Amino acid sequence: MNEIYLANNTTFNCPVEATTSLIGKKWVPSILMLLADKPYRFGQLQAALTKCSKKVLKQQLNLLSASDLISNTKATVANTVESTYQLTPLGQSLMPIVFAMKHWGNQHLICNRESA
Amino acid sequence: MNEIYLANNTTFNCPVEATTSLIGKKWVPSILMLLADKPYRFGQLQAALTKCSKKVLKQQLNLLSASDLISNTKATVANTVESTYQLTPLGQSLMPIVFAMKHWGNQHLICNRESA
DNA sequence: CAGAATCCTATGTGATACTG
DNA sequence: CAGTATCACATAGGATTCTG
Repeated sequence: MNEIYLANNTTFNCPVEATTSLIGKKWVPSILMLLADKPYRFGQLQAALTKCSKKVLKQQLNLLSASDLISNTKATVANTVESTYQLTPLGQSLMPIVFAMKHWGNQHLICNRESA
Repeated sequence: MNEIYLANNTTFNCPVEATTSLIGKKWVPSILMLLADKPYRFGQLQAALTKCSKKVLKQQLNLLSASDLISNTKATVANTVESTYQLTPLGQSLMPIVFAMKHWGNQHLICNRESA
């Protein structure tokens, strides 16, 4: 049987489990959704994900980078650092699945409290 | 903006996050894979998932039941209980995504230590 | 602006033993 | 056979503070 080793040195027997270990992180879907549209700077991501702390945001960006789903370029402009994140081709290859999950969630999981 | 309320009384703003909260549990993908093939009894699931404790197995089966992804029927045969689990239509509607995740994981995440 | 370091809490997961 | 109960542990996530 094949084992799957991820960049973060975790091991899985089940490919679905390995995939969810990436997508399953709390803010990763939202991050991917944003980056699917266009590259974002760190601060822009933070602004978009107001309830996500810098630590966790950076943590999950690191995971995505280590897994080669996103790439990161830094530049120094006017004495400040600009850190830009964007999807890699591998990250883009995952987006159809993320969108399928979004669609399924919207179709099947929404229940409005008023109508309940 | 829509909020998503799951059967386990958790709330999400992001449908992908809500979906992964179901698929993302450690043994859920494996359970779904098994049930996609045919109904299983509790003991059969346990035998197939040797490294999953009864407690966690039951816990995740409960989550799937509460979310209406699987159904459970019990029967008493020869003084013992037979508890059978099977996919609901809703659970089946999720399988294409699970298989897509499996496929993506196999395509992109496998790295064999020998070749590394 | 981006990020690293520290501390704290909630949750998920697991081992074991017990019950109807 | 199919659970439940209890204890213990690892990890994820968050709040706050500090740095180049």
